[in-house]
Amino acid sequence: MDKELQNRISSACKKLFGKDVSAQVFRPDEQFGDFSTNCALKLAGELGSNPREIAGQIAEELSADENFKDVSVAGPGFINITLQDSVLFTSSMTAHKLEKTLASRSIVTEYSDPNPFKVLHAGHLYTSVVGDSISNILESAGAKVHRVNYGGDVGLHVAKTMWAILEKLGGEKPGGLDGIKKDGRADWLAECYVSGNDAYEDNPQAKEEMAVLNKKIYKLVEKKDKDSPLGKIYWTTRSWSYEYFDDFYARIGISFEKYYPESTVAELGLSTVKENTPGIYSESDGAIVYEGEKEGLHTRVFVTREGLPTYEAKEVGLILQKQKDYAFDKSVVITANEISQYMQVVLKSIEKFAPELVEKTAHLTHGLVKLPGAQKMSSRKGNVLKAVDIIDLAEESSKKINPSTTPDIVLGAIKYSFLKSGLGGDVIFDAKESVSIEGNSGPYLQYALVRAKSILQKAGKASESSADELNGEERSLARKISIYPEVFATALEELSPHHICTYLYELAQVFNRFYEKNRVIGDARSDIRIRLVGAYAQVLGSGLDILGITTPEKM
RNA sequence: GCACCCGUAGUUCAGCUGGAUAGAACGUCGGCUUGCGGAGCCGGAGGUCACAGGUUCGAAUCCUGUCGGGUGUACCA
Repeated sequence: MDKELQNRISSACKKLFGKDVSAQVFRPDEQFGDFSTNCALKLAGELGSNPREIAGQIAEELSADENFKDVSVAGPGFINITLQDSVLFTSSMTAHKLEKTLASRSIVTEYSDPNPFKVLHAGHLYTSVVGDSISNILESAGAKVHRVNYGGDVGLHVAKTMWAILEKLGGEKPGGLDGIKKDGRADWLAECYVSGNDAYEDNPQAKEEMAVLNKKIYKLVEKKDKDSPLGKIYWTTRSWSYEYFDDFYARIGISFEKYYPESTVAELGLSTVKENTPGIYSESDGAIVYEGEKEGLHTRVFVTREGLPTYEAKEVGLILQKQKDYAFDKSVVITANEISQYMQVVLKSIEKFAPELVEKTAHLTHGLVKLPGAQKMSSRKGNVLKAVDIIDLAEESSKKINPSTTPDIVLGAIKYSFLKSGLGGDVIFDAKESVSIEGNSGPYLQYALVRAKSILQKAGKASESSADELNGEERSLARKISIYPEVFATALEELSPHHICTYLYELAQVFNRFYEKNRVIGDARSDIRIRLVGAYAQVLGSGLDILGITTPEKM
């Protein structure tokens, strides 16, 4: 509706003043009307005349439109437009049907990215939730979304862990793995990583052994060696990691189409970089680097002196592999902030031989998850805030309020608290606040939906009568519902679920004001009101779906 | 040092492609109350939008500088 209006206003300006003006149409405070435009202010600047006078002429031209109840000039020269109640009511009835602006487009989203052999920490939970919601947004716009997950199954961290595993097994003795029970495997690997890392830092001999081991692991992965003792240990423990990931994702209700273990893209990355050396990449000190410093970026190593691909080269391989697999129109990658400048170097280098891929790639970054008043954590020291810690904390807090708490409610609380702020900065996870049933929380919105559905069930079916006039609260509700497609469009453009959170909460507030004063069942206006409640429930349900929040039948 | 991100009520955050009196939530103070699901509604107090300049009819929003915080800065990811 906003686009139509924009054209309508532009043509009015053209007709009256013969100028093409970029009329900005926006949603003003409700007291001013349904839409506002500053086109008169823009025109006044160009024409050098009084903005209010120009606004008056445009307003008169617009007021001939039968869809408008009122068109008036306000303030320095804004034109405020109020729609007919019937128009507003009609548009609110279809607000939940989102336009498929990305129909048939192929989009790859990559997020979560945990490393096998390491523990899932709070940040993985956070990016999983955010990535899932962004994927849902794209899907709701009609795109074919491929959700993928990337992680380091080879690399120094694996060598550190493997070194410690070998210590514990007393050498390359795969039989020792049988003694580790299924539900303790993930923790056992995490412990190995920590002790391996300690040895790496404190013990020069261990460090050398790990360098050797690192190369051995690359080789055994390349050859898919599953039979040698070391190969058995590697593939067995690696599969433990992936099982652990799968279990966790299932628990939080998200899923991926594919894992890209680093080893599967390392070769492609390595060969691509080598093919372009010299040229795009260059040799320096025995390593292959990209000289980003010449372009205001950092110079980064892509292939080490040992001939192994670093994160950067693997990332090159990953982007190419995604294109091969999915022929994507757009690729969205979501990672922590610290990756941001590395990625810039990677993309800058790819720009030199495949600029179209870089153009289609969006890299979104986010901050750290922290508890209120918590100090800094480090995965290397093992004192991380784990993903399960967040779930446990939320569950514990939720049970204090409601002993019959369900996983839906706990997850709804966590997801909403992660999604309600924009991406970028650090996130403070306040368990108590997240599960609160009052205020801007997931459970509040879940309850709002359960309640609306319950009202509808009790009310029965409403006849299809239209509404010529609405009272104050009915109108406010219809107005708020009808804005949903515009909010969705913003969330899609910016890939920001938090716009939907803010909107849904405001919507629920508007509904509660309406419901406080207007009887729905058994009133003379019940047909209209039931339909409004229905439209409200559909929009609320649609929004929560996009956030990845499921709602229980009863609360 | 250089690069990138950030600084808005006591707290956690919206608002930032310039627009009308800077909004919520939590906390705090007061009011509604046998309700169609009150997990609600109404109201009060609480702000030098880090600071200083600049651009503009108009700046929390754009530009420059300063201060403060975070991250990165060659063979980890």
